[in-house]
Amino acid sequence: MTVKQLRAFLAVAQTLSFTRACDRLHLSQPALSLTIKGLEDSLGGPLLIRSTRRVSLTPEGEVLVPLAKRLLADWDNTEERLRQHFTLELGRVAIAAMPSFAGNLLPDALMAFRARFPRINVTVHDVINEEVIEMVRRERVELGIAFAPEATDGLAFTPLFRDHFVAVVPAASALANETSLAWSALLEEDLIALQRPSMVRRLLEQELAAQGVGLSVAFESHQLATVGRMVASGLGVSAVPSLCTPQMQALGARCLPLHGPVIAHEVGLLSPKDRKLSVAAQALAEVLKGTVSTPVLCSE
Amino acid sequence: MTVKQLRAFLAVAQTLSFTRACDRLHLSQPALSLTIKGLEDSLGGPLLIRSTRRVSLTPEGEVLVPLAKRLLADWDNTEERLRQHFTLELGRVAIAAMPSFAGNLLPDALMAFRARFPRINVTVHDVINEEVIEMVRRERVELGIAFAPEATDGLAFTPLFRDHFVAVVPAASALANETSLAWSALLEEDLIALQRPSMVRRLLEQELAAQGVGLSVAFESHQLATVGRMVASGLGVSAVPSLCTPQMQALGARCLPLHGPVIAHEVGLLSPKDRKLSVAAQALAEVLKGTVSTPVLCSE
DNA sequence: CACACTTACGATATTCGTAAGGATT
DNA sequence: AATCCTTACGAATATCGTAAGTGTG
Repeated sequence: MTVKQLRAFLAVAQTLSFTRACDRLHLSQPALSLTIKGLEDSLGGPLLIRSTRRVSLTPEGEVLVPLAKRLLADWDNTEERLRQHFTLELGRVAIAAMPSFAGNLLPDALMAFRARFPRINVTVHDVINEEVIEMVRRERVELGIAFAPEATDGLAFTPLFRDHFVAVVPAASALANETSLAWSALLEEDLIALQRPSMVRRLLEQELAAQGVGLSVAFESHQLATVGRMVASGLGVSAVPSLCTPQMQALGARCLPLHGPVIAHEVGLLSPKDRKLSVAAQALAEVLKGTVSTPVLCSE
Repeated sequence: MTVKQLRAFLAVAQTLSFTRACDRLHLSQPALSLTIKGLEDSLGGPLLIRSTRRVSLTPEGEVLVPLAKRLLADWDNTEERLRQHFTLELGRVAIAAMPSFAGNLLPDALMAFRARFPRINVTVHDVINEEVIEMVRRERVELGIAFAPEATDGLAFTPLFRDHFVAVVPAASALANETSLAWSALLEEDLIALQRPSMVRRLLEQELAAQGVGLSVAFESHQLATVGRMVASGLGVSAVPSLCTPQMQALGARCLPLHGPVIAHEVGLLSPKDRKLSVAAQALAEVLKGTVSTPVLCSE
């Protein structure tokens, strides 16, 4: 039994005429006749009664009609859905992004993506940097957005931009009036930092240690938002990746470029190296590359 | 998208190898390769990733796998079910039979039918003779069992046997000792008959009137069983089609052959003339012809 | 006799399998 | 070097459309 045969049968059953069914099927009468015969042979008995003048259904044919309808509807529906996955009319992407990115640059990118592909569902996992890498590696998500990982075994990393640490100071502070700040000046203040498991914290410590500078942290939190509020309320200062600037300023803190040692890291897209991305994920990656191309509003 | 293509895809997706899928599909590698390519072209994108050493699925391929499974399962299931309708492994027949037949000869016939075709559902409509004809004409049932109808417009009648009226007398009566009875002797007793809408009553009156004999009915009922009980309890005698003999005797009455005017009518199968019977109905008709061939246990 | 489906048949397309090619482990 | 998929090509098969045939109203 083939799709063509079933479609032919249904056309005849619905029009009760080979001739009329031919128009619908774009087929000649003899071809249709043979097609129906083939179906009947494959099923083991007659489905239609041809009385030269009128076509009618055998009881078995009557049984088949509703079954054939359902089967073909399912068939066409599935075919169409699959096709939509390739034409980006429909789909689903799961991504993971580190909180600093998910909370600052990602929303605009998703807005742009949704404008172009309104029926593609995007699931965002807002998890810490290490877990982003882990989720990509385990193929829980198709794409990850994180700092460049040290070990790239089985992972492909595409840089989006180079992120610099910026100073975060209270708006009311005297420092807020400067146009830029030296690391040495910043570190004289009470420092508020993210807690240990954080990648941002690790990068900060590593880089400063390499410069021979020790960190003395006055306050800690594991949430970026909390750090921002702490700074805003005058508790101290902080240093965060520049991509957090919008969030920090929204919380009432001021961000300033830092000079002295340049502490910067690549932020980019992670994907499994061997695995192919879905069309939808590819499109999302493209949109991310586009919207995130020059996001840094603090100078070097 | 064709059935063959989908089957091929699923085989590759499940074995993750073209070579192994070939065995299952009884197809050469190149042919399979082309088939998959055809499917991918028709859907608009790649479903499988061939890395010469290992085959894996694209995300779109992953989406298709469960859909394809369902689609093919439905497909095969439908095909098998339809085929079973032709091989009599599965099916449904609706028939209508007049009460005298439904209650006496039909059960044994259905027993024989069920023994041969255990999975064919038979729906019996136990209705009066006229309604049997009506149900066949309106195609509410595929087969009817009734007396030969006068108007056979659009109906095909196949005789099963010729039924004679037999006398029904109380077992306790003196008549019960006779081996046969004359109509004239029977009609001297109080007569119990079916009520007017009944075909049995009509046949009786018509035939006797043709012989110049008038009927004087003492008691009436519209149920054969009641007539039987009335006779059994000594209220009077009756005359019923011979096919009711088993029922009458079960109710405690005695049946005797009648001589004098022979009152007989054809009992047979009714079916729509133009309409084709289902394979199941044909089989049932055959079984009925077989089991009912010589049912008359009262002589002529 | 006209309409509607079937059968016959030659032409065209598809599909298949064998053989050769290419890439990866 | 061996394995596995793809491409190439000739052969077999299937399908199609035109033309002729058949039966019914």
